[in-house]
Amino acid sequence: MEIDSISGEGRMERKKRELRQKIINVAMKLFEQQGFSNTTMEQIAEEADVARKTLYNYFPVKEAIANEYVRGISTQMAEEALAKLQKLPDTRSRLLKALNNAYGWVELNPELTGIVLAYRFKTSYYSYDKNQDSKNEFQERGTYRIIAEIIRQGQQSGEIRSDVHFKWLVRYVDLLRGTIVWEWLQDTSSFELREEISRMVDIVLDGIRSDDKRSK
Amino acid sequence: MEIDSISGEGRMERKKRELRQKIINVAMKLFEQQGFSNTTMEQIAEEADVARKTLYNYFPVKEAIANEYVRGISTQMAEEALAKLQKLPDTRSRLLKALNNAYGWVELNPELTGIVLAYRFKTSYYSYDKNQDSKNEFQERGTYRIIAEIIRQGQQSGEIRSDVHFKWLVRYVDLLRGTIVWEWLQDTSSFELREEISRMVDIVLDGIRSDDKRSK
DNA sequence: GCATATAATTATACAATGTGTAAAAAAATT
DNA sequence: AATTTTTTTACACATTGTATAATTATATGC
Repeated sequence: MEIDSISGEGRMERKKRELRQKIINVAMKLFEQQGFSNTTMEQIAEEADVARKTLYNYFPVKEAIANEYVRGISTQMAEEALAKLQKLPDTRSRLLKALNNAYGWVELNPELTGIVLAYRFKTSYYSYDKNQDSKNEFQERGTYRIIAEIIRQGQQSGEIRSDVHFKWLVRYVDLLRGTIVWEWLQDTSSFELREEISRMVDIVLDGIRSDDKRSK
Repeated sequence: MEIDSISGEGRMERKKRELRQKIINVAMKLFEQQGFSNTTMEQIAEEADVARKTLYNYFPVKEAIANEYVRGISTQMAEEALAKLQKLPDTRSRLLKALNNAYGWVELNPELTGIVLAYRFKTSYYSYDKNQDSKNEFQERGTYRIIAEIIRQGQQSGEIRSDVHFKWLVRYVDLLRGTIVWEWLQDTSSFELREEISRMVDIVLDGIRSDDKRSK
């Protein structure tokens, strides 16, 4: 079955990948033109020239299309960012840099960000329906990947405590980041995004206890 | 309009409240008998003897019914718990006690817990559709209310840092708690719920930095 | 009490979602 | 070239959620 696993990929696999990409492109074009909620799966199928059912074979819900598109961008940005992060001196600066990095895009694409954030929470929280994504969603991609790398590095260097599995630490940071971004999207004038993120990083690093009450 | 705002409430308001409750009761009964996803809004409307549209006037989606039911229980438990918490000596013990408190119920009702958790994230994260709940959802009810009380108290006593708005602190704790519970629901054998919660409380209180690297 | 305004419920219709089934088409395997 | 496997498709279906306008129930002013 998996003959051309590395070199080529077989006509079938290639066609599937191409169609998948075509769907994403078509859908994103429609979303841009008419807005996300005004675009139906029917339209997307029509425009991509496949049966509606086929579209559903590729993406079980509309949000999944947007998600995959954003994930692509995010993964790409992550790779570029990772290299630069090595030069920074400590975990705090790396975290701040990494988290702040993505906001330019977020600010330009608030609606899409909202949709994708919502979808990710939904699938990661509501996977009584187990599609293959649900578990991998929070896996090592995009911002999650960067955070994971930073935490891992922090644990190796002894900067971050090692008595908690890094999986949890990463999840926490990613989740809190998501919450802040979302809150900000709701009302962009209510607070300064970067400021709040910075405060969050402080909390995660140092905890919420008053300094003067700290043991030692 | 609001004549009987305190004593009675007017026939109309009373009837609405009664019908609302009836719907919840009927729905919960059906959920128990046939499972959540096997129960349709049609059935619920039928059984409650109202038009489907009326049902939708009360609850825009099925999950909202389960949510309101759980919120009732949760609010009730919260009130009982709050009194006892005062006796505990510090924030850590109060947080642990409060968070651990609800798990008996969670363990007995994993499916419902999952549905409600998912719904809350969805509505709090995906409120491009603004129903009245979306903003109040995370307001002072249930576990959220307890956490808020504990944090508030901690800030007053100087135990918790006051340079961050308590709204965020509460949200963080509540969110992290939700995540852990969810993860645990996915595979109840993968870790000890109370242990992980305890670790999370430690992190929130003291941060993720290694003790030996801590300033001061 | 009666008339009138207000609000809730209803029947009806509709667009859209998401799924199941079985047949057709395409690709891979022998 | 014949086969097996996979994918796409057409079709049908139950369900969701919303919009509209008619009907009914409740509240309010007289």
